[in-house]
Amino acid sequence: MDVRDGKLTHFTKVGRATKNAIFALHFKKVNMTINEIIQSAVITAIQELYGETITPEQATPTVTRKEFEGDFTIVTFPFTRFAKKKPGEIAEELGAHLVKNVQQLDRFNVVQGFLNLVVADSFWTNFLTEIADNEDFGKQPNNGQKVMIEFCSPNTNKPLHLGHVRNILLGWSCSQICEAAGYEVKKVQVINDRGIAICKSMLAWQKWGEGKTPESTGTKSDHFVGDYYVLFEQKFQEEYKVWQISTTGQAILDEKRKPEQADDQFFKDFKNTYFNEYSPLGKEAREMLLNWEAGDPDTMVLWRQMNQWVYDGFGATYQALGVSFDKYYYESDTYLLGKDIVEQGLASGVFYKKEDGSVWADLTDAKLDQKVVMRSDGTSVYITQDLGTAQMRYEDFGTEKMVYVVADEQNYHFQVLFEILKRLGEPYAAGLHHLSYGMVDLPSGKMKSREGTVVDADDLIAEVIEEARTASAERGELAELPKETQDDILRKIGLAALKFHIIKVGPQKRMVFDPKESVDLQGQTGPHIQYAYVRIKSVLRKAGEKLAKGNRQYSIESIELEPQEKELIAQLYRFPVAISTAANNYDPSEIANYCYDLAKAFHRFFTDLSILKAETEEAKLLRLELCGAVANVLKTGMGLLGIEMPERM
RNA sequence: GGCCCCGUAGCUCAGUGGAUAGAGCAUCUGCCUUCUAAGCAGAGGGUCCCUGGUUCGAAUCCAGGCGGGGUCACCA
Repeated sequence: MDVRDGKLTHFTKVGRATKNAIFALHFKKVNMTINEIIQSAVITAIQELYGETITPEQATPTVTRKEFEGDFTIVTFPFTRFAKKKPGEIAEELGAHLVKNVQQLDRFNVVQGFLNLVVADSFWTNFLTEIADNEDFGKQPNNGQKVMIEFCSPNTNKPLHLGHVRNILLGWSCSQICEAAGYEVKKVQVINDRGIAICKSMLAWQKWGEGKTPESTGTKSDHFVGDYYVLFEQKFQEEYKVWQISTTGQAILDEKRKPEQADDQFFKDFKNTYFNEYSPLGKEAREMLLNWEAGDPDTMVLWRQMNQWVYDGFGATYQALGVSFDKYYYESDTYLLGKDIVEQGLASGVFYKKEDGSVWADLTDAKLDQKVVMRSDGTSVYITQDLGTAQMRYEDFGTEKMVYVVADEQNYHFQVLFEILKRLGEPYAAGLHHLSYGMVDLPSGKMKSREGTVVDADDLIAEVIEEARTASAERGELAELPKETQDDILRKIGLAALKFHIIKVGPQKRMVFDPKESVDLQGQTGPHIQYAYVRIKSVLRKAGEKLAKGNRQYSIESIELEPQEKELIAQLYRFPVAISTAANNYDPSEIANYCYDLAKAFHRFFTDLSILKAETEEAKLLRLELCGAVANVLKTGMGLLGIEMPERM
């Protein structure tokens, strides 16, 4: 029997003979979860007891709160309507019926209208033996569907920062989660490698670079390019300041300043206009863009060189973060796409043309606005390109689902994009999803590149690893290991701290990133979870391989579980559900919270009960098997978040 | 102003129709001659933004406010 799909098969194992014939009536399949077994039994029981047919939803068991005895709880208040009895009475009758008819249920108790059901220990131990040696427990088999996930998608004029890190971690863990849920995943990004921004870096390097290179200056190559972008901004600001006090500048000020506007505020607002209409540097940059669009050979050489430096630098950061992509889409290739879609849309009446030649989509009946999809001069806008790339990607991969990991400032854009694709009748339109996430703030406020308050990705990674090094040195646990092994462990710990700190927050929420907290190693953190794994590995090493694997001598039917053991097993049982939920909602924080809960349950178990010196040999074997299963799930679960587990720490 | 997102302990966050709302950090108290104390146990700390509504039952759903953020370009 294959348990990889997360549905368990205890029927066949423990024998489904006499008591539960009712299941055969309602469910043909044998691999139901305990939740489903209880659910169907409740439906049957209510039918038999009160002659009422209830929905599966009304019969859904919830996890019993820990202050009461029991594993699952049925709320009987909704049944009073037809049962004509008090909730407590219904619970008693229902409980008796369920325990009589469901073999996996051992006993029940009633508190108010809450029916608490106790699942037999043998159910849990059976489950444990089924999954103990399955390192892939929780992962589901291929479901034949494909999903494409777009994430990161940087500009090529400056290095990656904290905002990209959140995006990358979300996108990467979503990819891993979808894969675990049975999808074939294609990870892609679209790189904004063209436009005025990269021209600024190019121009600055050409004018003031003196032929320097990343190699000659010993600078990481994407930072090298970013430095010239900053240099351009500096030179431009100097030029602008001089202009502001010039005769021309003052004349413009007098002419255009609104009465309520202060002088410096006016010049701040006027900056873009100055760049486009007055600035000599701006003129040069725009000329460079025109040269690029014309395919001027010298400009192309420079452009390729600058971008290559950036890609080399990005590559190093991706590697440090442990992420990779299946395909890169470059805007220099795609920025002209979408015109054929516009033609199609015009023909089918989804779009209409205004007198000036511009093409529009009227989405007002979908509570969206009118949206231009082609300028009057026939050139594409941002959304035209997205229309084109969506189609291109579908042709490339045939993915039923496409997920865009993009910050929430673009919510409206994606609403419009998806609505248009729907109206165009694209076959993949129903599978489009914008994984929108909140911006990352610092305790000091918003990140602003112009004010130099941006947290650089490479700096951040280096910092968390250094912090792990300091903390480790105090503990001294790693001192005797080879330096290479130590470095590997410290890298895993530091990155776990950083990644978990970001992923544990639900995507939708704007988050405050405190660098001090991101390097915390205690409490609700990545290293806390790694530590549970390390403790297990240490015990298993001491127990020896023979005891750790196979060789289970204990009798499943007779063993009595301690509460800490049962809690751990029940937690393991929820893992497949956590993966499905995370995949369906595109929400990695679901997995992060699951892993933390499991690690917490393990630490409690580890503190309260002795493994190697258990009271009986049977208990020892069961606990070792439990340890192994917890280690597998922690490793798989954290792996879904892109977090590696060390063997020692 | 229209639309969208967020509002839960001092701070960072879980919880989205069920029982007395939970973790971590910070503060305080215990627990290492016993499997790694990056751990465990306990204490204090709450107007779940406000007001109304639906429901046997609301932090959760609905309406209206308040506060914060985003967005409303022939920019990307």
